[in-house]
Formats: sequence, structure tokens, C-alpha cells
Amino acid sequence: MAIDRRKQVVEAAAQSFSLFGYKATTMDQVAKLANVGKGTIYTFFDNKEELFDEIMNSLIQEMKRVAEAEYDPAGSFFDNLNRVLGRILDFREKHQLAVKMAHEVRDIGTPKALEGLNRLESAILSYIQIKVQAAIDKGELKRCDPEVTAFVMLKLYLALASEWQTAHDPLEKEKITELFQLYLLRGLANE
Amino acid sequence: MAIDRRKQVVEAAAQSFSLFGYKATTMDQVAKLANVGKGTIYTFFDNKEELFDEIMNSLIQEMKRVAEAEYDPAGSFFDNLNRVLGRILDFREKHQLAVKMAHEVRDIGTPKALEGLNRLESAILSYIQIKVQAAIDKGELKRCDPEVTAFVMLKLYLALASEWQTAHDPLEKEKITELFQLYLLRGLANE
DNA sequence: GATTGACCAAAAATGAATTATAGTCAGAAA
DNA sequence: TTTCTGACTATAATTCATTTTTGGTCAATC
Repeated sequence: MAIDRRKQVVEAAAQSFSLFGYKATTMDQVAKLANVGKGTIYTFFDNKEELFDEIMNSLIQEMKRVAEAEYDPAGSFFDNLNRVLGRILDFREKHQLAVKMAHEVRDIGTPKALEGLNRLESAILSYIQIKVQAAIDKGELKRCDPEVTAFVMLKLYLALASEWQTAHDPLEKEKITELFQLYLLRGLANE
Repeated sequence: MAIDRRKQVVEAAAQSFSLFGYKATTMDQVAKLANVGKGTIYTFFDNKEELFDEIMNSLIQEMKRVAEAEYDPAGSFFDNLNRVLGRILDFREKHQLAVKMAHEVRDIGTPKALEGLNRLESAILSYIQIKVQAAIDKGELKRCDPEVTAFVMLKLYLALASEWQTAHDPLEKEKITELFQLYLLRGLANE
């Protein structure tokens, strides 16, 4: 059986983007790592950007599987949301590619890396939005715009789970759950 | 009466930092604008950083006055919070110095400009935190950590009022008020 | 027909020479 | 004496011509 050169290219690219980032990954390097002539890459992908898009798509798919695996159809909306968000942030924090992209954006602002992260965030928002809509339909949540609500939920979670740390001790996972419920679910108003 | 050279320096510096940013403001320029020898600046301020700190302190003071002017002791907490936050963001958006610092951080990441903006945010957070504590004491809000709560309120407001715009049409001021109340005050849970 | 790597134009990195800048201080002005 | 100044210096930033690297191509090879 012939060797699957496309797979070789994709795996080499994934490794290289994860290890060195978008800018520092060269097509020569990917070709060498894949044990393939450089021209071969261009029979599968029109250019570097499309190769990168394919790798990002895999990351997004993988994240969706991880999220879906954490989701419990029998559980409550907030319990699920909390667990899924926690799992997604943890995934993003540990996945080499996602980490590298975030660093590259922070350090040198590579536009393609930023675009990749934005696509990742969009995927997360779509996922939450669908769950919010379902919860509204089931009567578990008040009527509200699912898109804005998903956006607010992600922002609030990010604020508590990662932005807070830039100036304070990190909050415990249980503390985040509790705060998330207090602020968004029950509300702050007395009576 | 002798001319107040310190005031001249401070006013020239404020003008220059607002117009050109931190990095592009030179001490020679400030001296010339202030009609003062360069050495004179150094009799009042040890270095460029301290001069900038003085200007930022004025901005923070000014913002506090603006916030306090918007605050109505007879009104409800959320009504006040909403109006004060709106006023503060508007102030920040229109004040040359604040705008210039934000651009400088985005474009070239000047550390001192970032530090300035962080100090501005800290001042806002302290202000909200005090009002939150008062509202808890009055029984208007549930018991909660005032520091985390102030942080969440600001983040939520920023998310709705400015981050949302990066990918969508801006939300109306009344819409923001309504969402802010729905999410944080009343909560999303049904029943 | 699939694969390759030498090749090319264009972009990026380098670094030596030049310019600009923060901060000093000897002396002028008040 | 005291206050103020701008020429001066060491260092940092900027240019820009030169070199190196890179994404992408395509005639030759398998």
C-alpha cells in the first residue's frame, strides 16, 4: 500500500505549528518533517494559510468532541454549562496549538494566529448558543437573546477563570461555579 | 507674582501626552511647549515616568469627579451603577489622554501606557467596590465579595458596551441597561 | 500521473552608521 | 544665593543597504 502523503503533511504541520507557531513554521520545515518534497504539500493545499486552516479545523473538531463528552443530557443547564466551560478552558490551556497561538498573538500579533483563535472562540459561542436556546425552550431559562447570552456567559467565565488571575490569587474551581451561579443564575437582587 | 513654572510644565506635558502618547512625547518637546528650560522639569519631577504619573493621577481624579457627579444618593444601586458606568466609559472614550493610551498599547504596547490604563481601571474598580459594599450593607444586594462583584460588573459592562461591537452591531444604551439588569440583578433562572 | 527539489521574486532579518532622547551640571540670570 | 537654563553625554532608537530566508513554481524525475 502506498504511503498516505497527505496525512504525513498534516501531521507534520500540526506538530510544527504547535511547536513553533504560525510564523516560525516554514514550508521547507514541514516538508522535511513529513519526509516529503516541498512541492507535494502544494498538491494538497494551495498555500500556507489553507494548510493552517485545516489544522485549526481539526482543533475545533477535537474541542467539540471534548465538550460533547462532558455534556450530560440528563443534567441541568447550568451544571452542564459550568462543566463544559471548565473543560473547554482546560482543553485550550493544555492543547499545545491553542497555547502557542495565544502566545504568538500576545508577543508578535501574527494576524493569522489571531484569526485562528477567533475562529476557536466563535465555535465555542455557537456551541453555547445552541445549549442556551434548548434551555429556553425547555423553560429552564428566562426568555433572552441566545447569542448575547452565550457571549455574556463566556465573557463572565473567562473573567472569573482567567482575567481575575492577572491581579489576584486564582479562584478555586468550586468558587467559580458558585459565583457563576450567583451572578448569572440567581441574580444579585435581594428579595 | 512669579510665573508658576510647575503648572506650565504639567499643562504642557498633559497636552503632549494626550496628543502624541507616552513614547512620542519628548522632554525637549515638553520644555519647549512649557517655555521652560529642560532642566527645570527635573527640579519638579525625577524623570519622565513621574511626570506621566502626575498627569495620570489628574485624569483619575477628574474621572472620579465625573462619576460622583453622576451618582444620585437617593436612587437605587443598579440605577446608579448603570448610569455611572455609562458615564465613565463615555468619559474614557472622549478623553484624549485615555484614548491615546489605549491606542498606544494596542499599536506598540508601550509598558508605561499599559500601566497607566491599569491604574485607571483599578480606580474604577475601587469606586464600584465601595458602592457595592454600601448596597450590601443597605440590604439592596445579596451578601457577596464586593471585590469580585465589582470586577464582574465592570467586565460584564465592558463586554456589552465595547467587546460586543467587535463582531456585531453596537447595542443601544437602553438595551445594555436592560441586559445588565437581566443578567446580574434578576438572574436567568426561571422561577 | 505523482513527486520532487533547484530556482525565483518577494519578504524578512541583520547590523553598521546615523539620529534622537533622557537625564546632568557648570554657569547665567534673577 | 537661589532659580533656571540649554549645551553636553551616554545610551537607546531608527535607518537603510546588504544579506538571508521564505512561500510558491515548474521542468525534470520516478
